[in-house]
Amino acid sequence: MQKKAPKIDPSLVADFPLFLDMEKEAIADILEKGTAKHYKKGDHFFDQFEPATHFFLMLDGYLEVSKTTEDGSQVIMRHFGVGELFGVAPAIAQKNYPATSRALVDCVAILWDNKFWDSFLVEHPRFIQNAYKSIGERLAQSQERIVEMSTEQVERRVAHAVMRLTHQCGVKTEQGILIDFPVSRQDIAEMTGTTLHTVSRLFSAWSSKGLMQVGRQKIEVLEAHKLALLAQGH
Amino acid sequence: MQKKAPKIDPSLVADFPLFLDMEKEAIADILEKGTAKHYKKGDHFFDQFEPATHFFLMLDGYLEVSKTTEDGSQVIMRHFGVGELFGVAPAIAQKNYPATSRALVDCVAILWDNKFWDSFLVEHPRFIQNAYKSIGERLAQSQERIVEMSTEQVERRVAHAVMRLTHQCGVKTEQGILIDFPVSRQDIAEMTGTTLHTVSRLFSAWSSKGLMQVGRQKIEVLEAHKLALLAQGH
DNA sequence: CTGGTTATTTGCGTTAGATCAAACAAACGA
DNA sequence: TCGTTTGTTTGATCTAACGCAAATAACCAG
Repeated sequence: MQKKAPKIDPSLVADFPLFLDMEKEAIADILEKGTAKHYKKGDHFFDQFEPATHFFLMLDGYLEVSKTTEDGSQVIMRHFGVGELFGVAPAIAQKNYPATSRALVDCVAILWDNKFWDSFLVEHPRFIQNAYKSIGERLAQSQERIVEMSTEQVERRVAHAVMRLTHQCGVKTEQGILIDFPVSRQDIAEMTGTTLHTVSRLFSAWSSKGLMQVGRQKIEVLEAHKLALLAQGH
Repeated sequence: MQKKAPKIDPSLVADFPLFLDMEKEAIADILEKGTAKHYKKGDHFFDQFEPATHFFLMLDGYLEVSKTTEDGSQVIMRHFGVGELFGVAPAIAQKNYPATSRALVDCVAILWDNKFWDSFLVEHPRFIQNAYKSIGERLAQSQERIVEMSTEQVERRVAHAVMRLTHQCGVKTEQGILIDFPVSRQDIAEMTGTTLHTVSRLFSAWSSKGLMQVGRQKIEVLEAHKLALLAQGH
């Protein structure tokens, strides 16, 4: 399922916001204490309710974090890409992982035993500070999403979700911006609290307006600014 | 609008989870660096978008934190009561307050200049650790609410909201549990992403079933158990 | 006490979006 | 290559909940 990857060169990660304003030696020390691993597409980094033992940094690839309810419906909480810290249970004193995280493509991640959180707090406070900054942004984004779910109707929510995907996980092509991993209509539905049918209808409408180009598990945004207008409710 | 309150006795706050496992002297030191203030019902502790200058601890009373959208709709994010830290922008490296907080009754709160966050980090790491634990719980609750908004229909969401209020802000009476501050149907609507009309209809139905007793800006839950079943979808 | 303001209730028509159903299309494995 | 699986589209209902409207009820200020 996973195999050890070679030692990570600090210079490869030094420009991550997570390592902002840190010395190369400090970065090297942090990296040495973690373990780099490969994950195949579909592998789980961790599962909901499982005791939290490690925290992770994505070096290559994309993952989704999702929660499953008692009655079996899934909600995709967010996506993570290169340079992002995830599974940070110790940062917020959580004993168990609150969600499941799954590799969307083949990935490389570095993981640390939880105990290093507290030791980094002392030895590399700047690292912890940078980490909390990104955790804070996530909290703010969660609250934004609550507002969105409470006040906006489906079309705007879906437009927002697609826009977020293009920003976080998009790659430029000749024609527009392509989401860098397979996304189904069902996935979009689970990100926005609607059904795959409604998403499909919206995508059909949008692509016939030339706003985007869709395929099987493929989304390519052609006119991002028009999508942004939709997301703002026009 | 606000006036200084007398010095706070450490023993009054020593049993707050925030001060768990801390020495009396340490608590006294922290308290000394803050300023206690009275807030009248309706006063704002801080406003959305305003530069964040202080963080707060509620000593007496209740407040609500809400966000307003561009098109003017309000969403109540959460309520805080005695012993809870709020407005913790520096903890998560936020320059501005992401929401507005308003006193629901006359309150007493202690506030600290942001700069003390970093100094407490060094001088009283246990305090900061306790604080992050509660921030982590809030993040988890936010995510739970996203799941709720994505998958549950209105009746369950409203039942959940009322239950949360009884747990966080309820006082026992002879007949049941009373929410300890004025709550309108509109408020419940803003907590659940629905309209005051729908809330009113639900409350009518529930109180005619003897589940609760409602009045003008008053909610008293009589059969919490049955409400919990509704919240779980029965 | 009285008039005005604010909160609540309830009925009724409308609709966004879910649900149900069926056909279609792309990928995949044997 | 063909059959199966998985994802997508689109049409046809159906309904939860909204929006509107109007009546009532509680509170407040002068």
